[in-house]
Amino acid sequence: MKPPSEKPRGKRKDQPAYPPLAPHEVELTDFFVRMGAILGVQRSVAEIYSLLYASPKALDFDHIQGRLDMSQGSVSQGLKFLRDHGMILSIKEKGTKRERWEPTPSLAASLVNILRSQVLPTLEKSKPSLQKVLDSASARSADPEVIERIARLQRWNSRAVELSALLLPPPVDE
Amino acid sequence: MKPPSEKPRGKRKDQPAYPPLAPHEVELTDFFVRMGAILGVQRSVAEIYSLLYASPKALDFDHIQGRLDMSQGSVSQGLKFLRDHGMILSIKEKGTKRERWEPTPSLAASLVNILRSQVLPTLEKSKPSLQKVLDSASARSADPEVIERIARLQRWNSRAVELSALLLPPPVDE
DNA sequence: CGCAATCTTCATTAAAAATTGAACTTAGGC
DNA sequence: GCCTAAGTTCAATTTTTAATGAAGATTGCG
Repeated sequence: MKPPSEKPRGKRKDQPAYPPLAPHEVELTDFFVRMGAILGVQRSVAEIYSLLYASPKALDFDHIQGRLDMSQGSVSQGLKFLRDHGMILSIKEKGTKRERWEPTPSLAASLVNILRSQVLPTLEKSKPSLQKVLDSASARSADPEVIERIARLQRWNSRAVELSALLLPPPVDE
Repeated sequence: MKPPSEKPRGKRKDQPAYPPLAPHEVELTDFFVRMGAILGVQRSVAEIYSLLYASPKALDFDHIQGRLDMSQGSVSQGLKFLRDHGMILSIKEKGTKRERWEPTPSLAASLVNILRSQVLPTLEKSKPSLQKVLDSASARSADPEVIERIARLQRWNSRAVELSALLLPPPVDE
């Protein structure tokens, strides 16, 4: 009964009306959202990436905000995440203040960046903890089977760190 | 100032008092919780697994509940998850009603099980969606670059499904 | 069978995570 | 150098996810 009077998110003045997502765009967004969930990437970030991915030309801040009907804060944070992980590039035409964004050519490289930032720190942080646990177990003369389990865990962790560092070399920029 | 009067979780009658986790147990739990977070496994599940992992003998329901000071519901659901993913085994001594639990020997196999159950379904579900998006793009004569991007996504997805199915073959049990 | 003891289910509650929006900072044009 | 458009930050709010616990189902033993 109520007319679908959507309340648009806080816009800047003089902003054009942006159309809502078309069905095929929604479907692609769902895909990116699902994949993002596996990687621990939040919905709004996946939505922004999807929009840029399906767009033939680079889009600016207001365009993204308008089409996704999303707050300024979320757009800003989302673009920051995507930038920080090398997933989007800024197209800066001279004579214009606004930045415009497009996905980086290599999605594979982008995924690697996300994995590195999420997984590697965790693995590395675990190294000293496991060492401590193992030392403590030895000191207490814990059950040999338990000691062996923890030692195995530690070897695993070390190898995972090495392997990840190999597979996910840090970027050379900066 | 307040005395540390812990309220123990709803226990069964006649339950012994279980001691809280020792520092080394807490440290190991933190490790499993962090690793679990990467894989999307909830805290309570990681806690239970950690406790079993560091225990020289199999533990029963009440023991787990008592030492972790956790609700019956969480213990039940946690054990279900661990069982369903082949991460723990039941030691059933005859002449006793209670089941007792210990970790399965292969943590590697357990991890594979988790990955299969979390990642593969998502990849598979995406196949038809991507096909639809691609068809739609072709039908609309969308920008060639965009069509190429989506086609690439689809090839990726297909290969990921094949690869995962290969690396993560379904278990033969049941 | 029947009756506990043991475990499961699921609606409710609590905790954690993501999003919003308004105040604030920064950067360019004039 | 000011002024304004553009973007950022973060406390407050909303949404999502996990944990609780009481009622219900199951199981095995007498």
